[in-house]
Parts: sequence; structure tokens; C-alpha cells
Amino acid sequence: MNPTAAQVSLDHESRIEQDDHHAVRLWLRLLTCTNLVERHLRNRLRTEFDITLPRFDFMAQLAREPKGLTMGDLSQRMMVSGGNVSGIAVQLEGEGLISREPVPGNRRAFCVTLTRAGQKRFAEMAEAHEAWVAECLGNLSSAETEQMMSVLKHIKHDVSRIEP
Amino acid sequence: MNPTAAQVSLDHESRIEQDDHHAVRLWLRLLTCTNLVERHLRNRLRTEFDITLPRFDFMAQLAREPKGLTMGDLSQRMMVSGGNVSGIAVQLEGEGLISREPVPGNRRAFCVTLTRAGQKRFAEMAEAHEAWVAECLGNLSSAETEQMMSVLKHIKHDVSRIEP
DNA sequence: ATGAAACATTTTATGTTTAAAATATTAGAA
DNA sequence: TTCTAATATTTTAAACATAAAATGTTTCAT
Repeated sequence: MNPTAAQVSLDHESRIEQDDHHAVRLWLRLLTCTNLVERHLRNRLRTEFDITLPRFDFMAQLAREPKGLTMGDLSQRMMVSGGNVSGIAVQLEGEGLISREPVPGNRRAFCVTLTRAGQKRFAEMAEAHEAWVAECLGNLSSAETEQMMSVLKHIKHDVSRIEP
Repeated sequence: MNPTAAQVSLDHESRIEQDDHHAVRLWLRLLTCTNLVERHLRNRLRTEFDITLPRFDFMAQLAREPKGLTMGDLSQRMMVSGGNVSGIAVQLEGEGLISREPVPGNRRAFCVTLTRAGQKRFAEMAEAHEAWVAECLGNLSSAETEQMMSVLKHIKHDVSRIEP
């Protein structure tokens, strides 16, 4: 058996298995990498601002929408459960960083906004956060960055086609 | 002011800000994408095998090391705290999927292995898991896969250089 | 030997996250 | 109108995660 024959002899079945293995290896690396960065940011936020990542994320969503968001909007954008944002909102409201006001035409919904104190606080954190992210992902060449952006878009598209 | 001048007029400061923004955009996309895949796998494992992702991960580590691992090994490989693996181990042991036996030369450590039932159970799950991952990440071209692997390695390297 | 330091694990306290149930509101069909 | 389904949120119970303290073991310099 010559090596060339061995190469060609990969039938459809084994080629699929190979591809599956590659997909799993990529997934594990992707997961590890994301967790690594996430943990780093989480630690920094905790030690330097005494805030958790979910709370920061909550405020970040509001900072992007000065008109405010409902609890459901927040749940969807943060990609976490409703009960989760509910708990976070109670805490942030207690600290005076956000306010929840009833929506005129809809007695079910709340309109959540950053308070003035919340805006100020978030602005400080966001600047630091951006620098930390750049420490982690800013050393890539622009080609690498574009490749990542492109492939991730591809993956996102594939995954959202699956969900039932 | 002509457009070319505007292009060139990016000073060092604003170029850095630009890069930082790019890094943040990449990070958010990376996080979203990973969460999307992770959530999908988590749901599938729950609905089809009634197992959580951490428990699956625990068993996967053991499946790769038939000779067994200590609790500390598992903690390190799963990148979670010791108390965490301790809790999961109690549950899996209760379900008869793993066994913990004392190490002959070291009375501090336990050697954790999959039981026969655990091996069988994991083999079924692993096959399905691999197919699910391939659904999410298997449609990339081999060039895309290699690009991702390469850039992620770069990121991992950069991040591990930071941690104090 | 003895004591200090490092090691391996578990326990405890606290907090996060999710799914699912509960509560309440709104919109629309019969 | 009244019933039903959809919507928006909160509550609850269980699993997961961490840090820090506690327990027991090993190593090694003195």
C-alpha cells in the first residue's frame, strides 16, 4: 500500500469523522479562549470596580440606549433568562445606578434607564474595560481581526439556522 | 479639507482608540458566538441525555485518561475551582458513573475514573455531542477552520502573557 | 525527631444562573 | 362580553461557581 493510495482511500464516512474531530477541536479551543478572556475581564472588574460582569453588561446595554429598555429587551440582548435580569435590576436599583419607571401605555412593562450616577459610573468603567479588552485582543494584525470577524459571522449564521 | 487629508490626519491617539473599538467589537462577537454554541450544546445535553454541561465535561476529561485523574487534575483541566469539582464528583459518584479510589502511595489524593457504566454512558453522549458540534462549526471551509485555530492560539498566547 | 510549609481535598458561605411555575396584563376571537 | 392566547415580569427551586476556612497528609530543613 503506497502513501498516495492511503490518502485517497479516505472514504466519505471517515472524511466526515475527520471533519467532526476538527470541529470539536476548534470548539474546545474557542471555548477555552473565550473563557480565558472572560475570566480576565471578570477579575479586573471585580478588583478595580467591585462589580460583576453581568452587572456591567446590564449597564452597558442601557448606556447604548439612552431612551431605556424593558426587562424583556435586556433579557434578550444579554442572552440570559428573565429571572436573571430581574435579580440584577433589584440590586442595581438598590445602589441607585438604574431606575425603573412604568411605561405609560403598558402596565406590564418597565422602562429601565441609567440614573445620572449610573451614567457617570459606567463611563469610568467602560473606558477601563475597553483598554483591558484591547490588551487581550488588540495585538492581532488587522488581517487576523478581519478573519475572525468574518468566520464568527459565518458560525453565528450556521448556528442560528439550527435552533428548533 | 479633502478626504485624503482626513484619512492621514488620524493621529496616534485616535488610531489607538480605533483599534480599541475594533477589539471590543471582536470581543463581543466572540462572546456572543461562543455563548450561542454553548447554549445549544447545553440544551441538547439536557433534553436528550438529562445531563448538565459541567457533568459532561467532567466525564469527558476522565474518558481521555483511562488511568484516572485526581480531583486537582480535574479542577485544573476543567478550569474551575476545587470545591466545584468536589460537588460534581459527589453527584456522579452517587449515580454510579464514576468511582473514587485512594491512591496507593498518597493518602491525600483520590484517583477518579469512569465506571463501566460511566464509560458506556459517556460513549453514547460523546457521539451525539460530536455531531452537534459539527452542526455548529462543521460548515466552515478548511481555510476558515485553520484561520480560527491559528488566531485563537495567538489570542490565548497574548492573554496568558497578561495575567499577574 | 520536630516544626514549617506545601499539598489535596472538602466544607461553608455567598452569589449566579437557569427552567419552570406563578402573577398580572393585554389583545383578539367567538 | 367572555374566553383564550400571548406578553412581561417575578418568584422559586435546583445546579453551578467561587473564595476562604478547615482538615488531613506529605516533605524537608533544621
